[in-house]
Amino acid sequence: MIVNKKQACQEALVHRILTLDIQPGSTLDETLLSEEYGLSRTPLREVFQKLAGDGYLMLNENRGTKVSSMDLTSMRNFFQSAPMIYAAVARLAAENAVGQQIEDLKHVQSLFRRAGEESETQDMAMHNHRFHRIIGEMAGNPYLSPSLNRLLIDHTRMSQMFYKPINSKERLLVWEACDQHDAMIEAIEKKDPGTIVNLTIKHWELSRDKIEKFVRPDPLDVDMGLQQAGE
Amino acid sequence: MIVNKKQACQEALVHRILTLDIQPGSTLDETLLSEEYGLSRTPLREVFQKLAGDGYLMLNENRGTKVSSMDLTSMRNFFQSAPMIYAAVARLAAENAVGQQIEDLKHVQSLFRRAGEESETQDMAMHNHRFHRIIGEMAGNPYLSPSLNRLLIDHTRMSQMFYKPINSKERLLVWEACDQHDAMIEAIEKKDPGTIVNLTIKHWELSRDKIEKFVRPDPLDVDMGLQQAGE
DNA sequence: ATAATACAAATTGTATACAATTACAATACA
DNA sequence: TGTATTGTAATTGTATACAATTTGTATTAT
Repeated sequence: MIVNKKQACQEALVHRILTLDIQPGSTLDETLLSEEYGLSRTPLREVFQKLAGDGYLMLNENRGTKVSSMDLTSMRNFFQSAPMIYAAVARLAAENAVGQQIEDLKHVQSLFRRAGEESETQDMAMHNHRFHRIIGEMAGNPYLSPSLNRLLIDHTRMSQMFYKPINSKERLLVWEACDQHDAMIEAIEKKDPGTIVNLTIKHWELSRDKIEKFVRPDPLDVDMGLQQAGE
Repeated sequence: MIVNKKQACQEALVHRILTLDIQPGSTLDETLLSEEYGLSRTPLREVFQKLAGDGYLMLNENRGTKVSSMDLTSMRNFFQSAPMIYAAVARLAAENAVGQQIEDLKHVQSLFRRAGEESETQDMAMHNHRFHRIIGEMAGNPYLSPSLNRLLIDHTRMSQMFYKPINSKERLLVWEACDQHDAMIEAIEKKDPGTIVNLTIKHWELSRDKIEKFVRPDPLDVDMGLQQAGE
């Protein structure tokens, strides 16, 4: 079996970045990684350039390569542009999707559902990522896809955080998201742009609320610390 | 004076691509260009990777790098997504622009107007390109800017074609576009998102009509070829 | 004459040595 | 004690030699 070491390295890095195995903002060591993936520095640097172009990494002249950070500004920009891009891409996907792509989407969705059933949160996030990238491919618009893909990078990295602790209440939300995926597939098959845009907005709002809930959880009872003293 | 050869090479290539000096779809010769810009192939290839990431070039494994093509599909996708992205970016620009950026924008606009007065069509296209990129920078949304910048690449390349032959009727359209730029600057200074979105749509429609007119010119008189024979 | 094959040339990809730059630590100085 | 300064180590950038792949051409067989 012939494998392309360079491509394997690239995919491995993408996976490690999306799963937060390599944290946002952390520096990548050329020498270390080139040894780890059995490449010399030249092709590894080309991988870096490619991943930087896709928005995974940031190259800083003479001072190394960092994983794209996720600070407050990024989050604000993310929430500002995600719904518009997601909706636009979904509409185009419904208009332009071809058979093979729909098959791929169904397959990834089945993997996503299974990961949900088995509470494999990391797999869930990755299959979800792939699901939405396929929708991007269906849209087939090279002017929009770079924006979509950048949004998905950060969306997936965020979801790694909030998928983790699943209580029974939150578990219901997972099934809801999963069912939305199914409905989206159906709308794409029927080439129904109106429906998929609505579904996409709902899907976005579900995810957004989940993120918001994670960032701003229910506050602790203000009396908590006072009970003993006050009682 | 210290110059960064690599960066100079990159900027030169961008300029040559945007001005159609290197045509869409044409292949780039690594050896030739590395000699031309006094670099070895390694850093030149890194420039290629960067420009490919920005949408100027396409890298094909083991079969060279080509300038991004502009075929019928690209055009369709372009017209489909440009208004949405332009409008969204303009709105964010009005909301987020800072003083220095507004100064830069005014300066580029003065260069654009002068180029128009002197009918330097190539300069016009390039200053116009810079004008709209600055608006992209003002928006400061890293999720949208890659889409905007890709649109601008192809928009500028198209405008190289249709700016060229300026008759007195078309000249008026140039002044109209120029005045729209001024109005846009004003709206940005006033932080007036509503106005700039409207202006941007109008500006887009003007440009779109111009492209359409170029692609589908007034047809020749159908009797032209028959006059002699029929008379 | 056409198609298939083999060989040569050109092009692209990778490894490695070397140069340039930055980061860090030790020392000198205020 | 705190701040410059210098030298050294580590990291990043570039050139070049070499390997792999593709492209073009000539030769052979059908």
